[in-house]
Amino acid sequence: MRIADIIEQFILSAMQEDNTIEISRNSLADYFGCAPSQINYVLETRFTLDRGYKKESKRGGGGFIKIDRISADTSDSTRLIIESVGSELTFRRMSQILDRLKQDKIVSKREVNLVKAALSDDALSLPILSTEKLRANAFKSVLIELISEKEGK
Amino acid sequence: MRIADIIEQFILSAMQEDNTIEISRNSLADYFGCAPSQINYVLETRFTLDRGYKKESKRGGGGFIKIDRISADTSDSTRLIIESVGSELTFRRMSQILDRLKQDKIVSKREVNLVKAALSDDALSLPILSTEKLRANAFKSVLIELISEKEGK
DNA sequence: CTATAATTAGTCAAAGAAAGTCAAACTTAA
DNA sequence: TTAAGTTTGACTTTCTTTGACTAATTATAG
Repeated sequence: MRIADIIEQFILSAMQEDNTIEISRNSLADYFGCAPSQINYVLETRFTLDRGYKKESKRGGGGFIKIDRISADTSDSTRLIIESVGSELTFRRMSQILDRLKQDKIVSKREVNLVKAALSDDALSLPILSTEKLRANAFKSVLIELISEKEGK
Repeated sequence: MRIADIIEQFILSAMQEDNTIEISRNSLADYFGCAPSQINYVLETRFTLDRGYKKESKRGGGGFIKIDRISADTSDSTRLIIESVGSELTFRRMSQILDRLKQDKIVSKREVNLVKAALSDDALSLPILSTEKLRANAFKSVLIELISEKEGK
């Protein structure tokens, strides 16, 4: 049996209760007698966005890795939409999905506008060389939207 | 638990009343049994302009460190933030800015979480070849966040 | 008054404590 | 017999803690 699968199972059962877990990468690697980077491998291949996991981490003293997930038994429309998005998404199609979520009162008008601002063609314009540049661009788009909202367009 | 975080919490709760506090660096370091420069570290990393804090200090007998919280509540201050963002932005810094906007009631907690989800490192993970792929990834992150919100995380 | 001592806070670099990256080596399944 | 998936370890980056040294301000002795 692969160590990667064993670690995956361990994490899964540990977060079964409340869909969240905070681990220490080194301790976990130590516990399973593997390289610390093995933990990263498990996280990258098993606990992905596509599978409904959110990750967060911090280095240095008191560092950690935190994993959150949407509960496995959630079977509402939003979950279906994730699957339907696939690997590519035009702004037009995203807008349609957002508008529907708005109609269903799952998000507010303001929230729709913020997400549209963050993920517009302009905000995500490529080619961009780094994640930080991309984020700076997209975030400014969000801030401008906030000003617009406030000033009533 | 990090001593830096403990000191941060201490200061935060002490200045909760009227958004200001005056401390003695040495007394505080003494109280927490740490190096005085640890106080500077907390100030430099936690009480930054991005987070809405202004600092002032004086050395010598009767010296002090004064911290003031300044609120961002006009469109103008949002414009200033846009300028300060520059051409690159880490997730950590964006989170600080968003947390501040939240404190000043410019955005809701939900809106903060949606934008963080849309522009997280995972969401914008490069190398990605097209805007559509990028958007698909980022939007899934938003949808997962929506489900989490619904589940009352 | 002035020089010196005492009393603060500031700076910076080194050491320590985590997690992240990446490519080479190894395994396994098709 | 490859191609994809897995494992490992050397190296990097980030965050925290500490302490020696510096700078500014006030208090005091002469």
